[in-house]
Amino acid sequence: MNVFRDAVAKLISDETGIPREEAERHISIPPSQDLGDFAFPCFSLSKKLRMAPDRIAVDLKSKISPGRFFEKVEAHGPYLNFFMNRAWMAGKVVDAVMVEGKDYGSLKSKGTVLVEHTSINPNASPHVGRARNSIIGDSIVRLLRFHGYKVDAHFFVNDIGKQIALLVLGCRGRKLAFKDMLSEYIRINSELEADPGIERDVFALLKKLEDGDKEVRKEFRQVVEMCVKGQSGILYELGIRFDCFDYESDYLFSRKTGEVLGRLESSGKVFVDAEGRKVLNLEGFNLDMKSPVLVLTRADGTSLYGLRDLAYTVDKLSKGRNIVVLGEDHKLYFRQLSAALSLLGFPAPEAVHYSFVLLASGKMSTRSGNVVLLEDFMSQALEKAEAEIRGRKKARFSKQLARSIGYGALKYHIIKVSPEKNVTFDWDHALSFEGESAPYIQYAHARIAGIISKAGHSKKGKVDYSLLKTSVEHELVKLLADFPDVAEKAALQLRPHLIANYAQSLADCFNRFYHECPVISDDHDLSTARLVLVSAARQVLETSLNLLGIEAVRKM
RNA sequence: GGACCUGUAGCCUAGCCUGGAUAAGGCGACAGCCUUCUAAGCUGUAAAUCCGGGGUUCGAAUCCCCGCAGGUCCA
Repeated sequence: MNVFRDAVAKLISDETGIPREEAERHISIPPSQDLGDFAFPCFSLSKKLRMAPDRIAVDLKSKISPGRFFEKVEAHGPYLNFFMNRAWMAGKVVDAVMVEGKDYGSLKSKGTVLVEHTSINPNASPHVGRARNSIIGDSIVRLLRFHGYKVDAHFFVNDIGKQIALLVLGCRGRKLAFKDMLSEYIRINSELEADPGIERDVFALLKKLEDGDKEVRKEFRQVVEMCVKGQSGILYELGIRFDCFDYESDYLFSRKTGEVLGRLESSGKVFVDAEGRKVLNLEGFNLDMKSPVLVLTRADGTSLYGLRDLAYTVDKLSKGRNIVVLGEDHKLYFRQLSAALSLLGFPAPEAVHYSFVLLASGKMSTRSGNVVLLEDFMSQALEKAEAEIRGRKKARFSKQLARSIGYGALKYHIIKVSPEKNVTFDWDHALSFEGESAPYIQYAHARIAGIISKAGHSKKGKVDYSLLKTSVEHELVKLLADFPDVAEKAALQLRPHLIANYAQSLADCFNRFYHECPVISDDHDLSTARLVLVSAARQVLETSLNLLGIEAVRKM
């Protein structure tokens, strides 16, 4: 809720008698600031009042007299345009940012949220498509923490599926490290393709595992641990951390899967299909599948992913609010899971789905080796960042600075587009440090930091906001005023790309300001006013970047 | 065959939920701006059948219906 918008809505509501919410809904932003800060289009009133919208606008204008918070109202065709009192607005907004600091825009909510993201199979080095999950998930974690929630980030480790069994089989009798896993994974999969007989060995191995064979369990754990360590190490380097790694096998061995299966069976919806598998009947859930079921076990009695995930999700849900980040390929599966959960008396978690990252050469697939590895993307980004930093005068190279910039660019590239959109990965775009990129935003932040440190920390005395007269200064104020709305919406809709877009426009606005308005000057009062304004902008840029998991650097 | 998502200048995207004034950015192209707070920047120019067709509405990129194309799923 934007207080300024709200004030305008109240005014219109008082004057016309339409409900405040309705007025609020209609209020728009004029295409150019010269036309005002807010507008009320009068079309909707024209039927009720039996008057042309232009006349209504003129009429309303004559009835409304300027007040403390706006300077003038103008009728512009069918629009009633409001011009805010710039000094008053600037004071309100900038003071709020300076007083609240890092918390400016936070809802200061209470509560606990469990976010599960990434949860990739523990097999090999992740590719950039998978990284989309991690980056979106991590940003959601940050966003919710910012708003005051206690958030636990969880990673569900699929340590018991067919793919991992295949990998265990491939690793047998050899000393392999994490870096060897990708080629091993590709090798064993192509071997399987050539000799489908291997599948029998895989299932036999899984059966042994589920029956509790100690040796086999140890064997699995060794491979899984190595992979989880390798994968989480890469994500850790990127600044993506988890609070919990939850192992599928724990749910199996603690008999929780058995418990859930039992509860489902007592609902009378479980039957044994023609292949001898236990299957959950999901008719009546509108699932748009040929046979609406969720397969729970194999014919040999071993569990399938759906059953283990169900046990896991029940466990998660008992801890409170749940969010899970999933690829678009899991959309239907997630609806199946939700249906099964409702049979168990649980609400579905909130799901965030994202589409795949494609390559010009086609789809990414670990199994076929057609991938861009996250690791490679990271090292390319670091290399480029290092080269850029070394070519500059102001910045001194450090590994940390290169990380901030390189990884920032990487994350921003992925998070800035809406999750439902497919993206085609290409190196030139991905490694761009100009335009719509993290370095662009970081650069704006660094410039402000430079100004602040050059000006010294003297922000003494009262600030005369009426000195901020230029159009771009007013724009900057309005953008800062928007931040709480953006941060709220991004959290409510679980859409971090809104923050990315916002940060870009704030940086953009600041850069225009920077070229137009010198902050440090002989005019002490103007200097002070501008200094507070840019300090507020710096704070909001930093907050925005942090919400995306990107560092706000002070020199670059 | 069915379901969901996407289609906006040469290229990448925002806007779509909540309809409103000349459709907003970035890359690329072209023309400019560094003895003044960081040129990873700024200013300007050219560039768009908002996938196509219907409909609803005073008004549609935005809502509804029918197509087309791409992605995903229907063990």
